[in-house]
Amino acid sequence: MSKSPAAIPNIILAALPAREFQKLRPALSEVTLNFADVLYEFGEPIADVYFPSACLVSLLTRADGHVALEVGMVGREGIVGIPLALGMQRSPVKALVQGGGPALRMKKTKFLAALEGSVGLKRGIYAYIYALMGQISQTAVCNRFHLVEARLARWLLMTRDRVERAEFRMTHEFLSHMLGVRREGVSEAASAFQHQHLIEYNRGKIRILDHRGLEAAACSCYHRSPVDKDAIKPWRSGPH
Amino acid sequence: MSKSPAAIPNIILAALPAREFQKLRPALSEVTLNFADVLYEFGEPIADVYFPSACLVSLLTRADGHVALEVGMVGREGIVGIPLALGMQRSPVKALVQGGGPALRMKKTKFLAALEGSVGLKRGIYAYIYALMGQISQTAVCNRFHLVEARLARWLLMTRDRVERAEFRMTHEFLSHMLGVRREGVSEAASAFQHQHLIEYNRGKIRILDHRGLEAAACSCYHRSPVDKDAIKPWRSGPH
DNA sequence: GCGTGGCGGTGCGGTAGCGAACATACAGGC
DNA sequence: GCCTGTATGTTCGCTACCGCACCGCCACGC
Repeated sequence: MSKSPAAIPNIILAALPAREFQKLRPALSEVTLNFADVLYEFGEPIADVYFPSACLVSLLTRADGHVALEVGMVGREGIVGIPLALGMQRSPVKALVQGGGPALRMKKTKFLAALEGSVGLKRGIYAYIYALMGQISQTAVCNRFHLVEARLARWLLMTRDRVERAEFRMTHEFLSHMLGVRREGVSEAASAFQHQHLIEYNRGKIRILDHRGLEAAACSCYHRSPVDKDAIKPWRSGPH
Repeated sequence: MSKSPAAIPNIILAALPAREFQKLRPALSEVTLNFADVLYEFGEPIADVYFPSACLVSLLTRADGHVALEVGMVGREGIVGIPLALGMQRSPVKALVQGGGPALRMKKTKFLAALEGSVGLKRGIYAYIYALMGQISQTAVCNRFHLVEARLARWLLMTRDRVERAEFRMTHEFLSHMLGVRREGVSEAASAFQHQHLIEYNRGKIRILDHRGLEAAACSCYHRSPVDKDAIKPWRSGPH
């Protein structure tokens, strides 16, 4: 299951100068994250950070009376364990693996040392924190204003972009918690998409059939939370 | 209008060791932020950062078809201009002054230099970024699940805590943009509160009469976005 | 004093999503 | 083959909120 060391699908790591990456390499271990793994619980200490390669981790906030609400999504464009980079020990959110796949793991102490020793890593991670704050804000807007159908389409597309597969495990029930709506609402929206041949699903498996069609059904928020790191440049280097 | 230099109502600055603060002092200028000032526009470069003393700055995200949506609120517990501390040049959000009052301003270049020269400042700001991410997430949950009345109560209380006054300028119209609802919805909720003698208002001025009563009307989110910096300790040092 | 614009009160029909209840159907263990 | 648990389909009344329209009222400028 392990990728060749030469291929570094995680964007933050791939952006490092070769020499800096070589210094980090011994501290990284290749692991496979499995569907439904909980990397951190609400308010619990963070033992390791993860650089996803081709998997998806959801960041969830607690909401009384509800199971949870997804506020962010981390794939190969990011890192899980941001609080450590901000000098904090505990995760304010629950980190749940939604799409299994390979990731690189680093122990907390080694990560803190690596941050001090690698300017490139620090820059990459801070830039990602910036992007993630934007993503969380965008998700807040989306959850407030957009219809369930549009949000579902956005979620499916964002997931696909991060796991880099068109099919993934996901029940309507679970999705309803991510989107903060009822299970029935998800079923109705998903059913509509299936009739339009945009997706197909069955007992906990969903497959995207028509990527373009889904994009048309999604709200504009989708285009504002890209995986591609270059896409955040408009905020950095110009109003395009 | 300017406070005595000895009193540093901004919590991040007040937490600095005296020697570190003295080093920063020359780079800080005392300013008064006025109601409706726009500190940063969406995606625009950041020229200065601000340490609010007793004023309130709203962080707004764009939402097509709507004026804006508030995702965060900065008072004396924080700093406006976080992207600079993350190595980014532009603000992803609009920063709007909701409550006028004193603040300390620092030029971008001096701030970047200060960050390098003051470990305490860096720690304080990163801890604040952590807290702000929590606040944004909490606001996302709140906007999704809670009724307009509860959200209005929360907003009023959070504002009061930050401007440290019971009365402030604010029209229903403006509030509706902050909360992401219609103006009429705000009017109805505010009217209900006025009948209960929790607040009183008139033509763009709102005064809180019964703080406790408002707390009872607010959702639990209020207690999860405190001004008091110590309050974020549960995430840092233990599950209480 | 008079107009004008900003602020807030109120009522209307319409609807997305809620909560609950119930039906169907497939999968996997035994 | 049967049983049980999990996943999904469907319906129903309800309500918070929307979008719209219109009103009265006060403050301020001329």
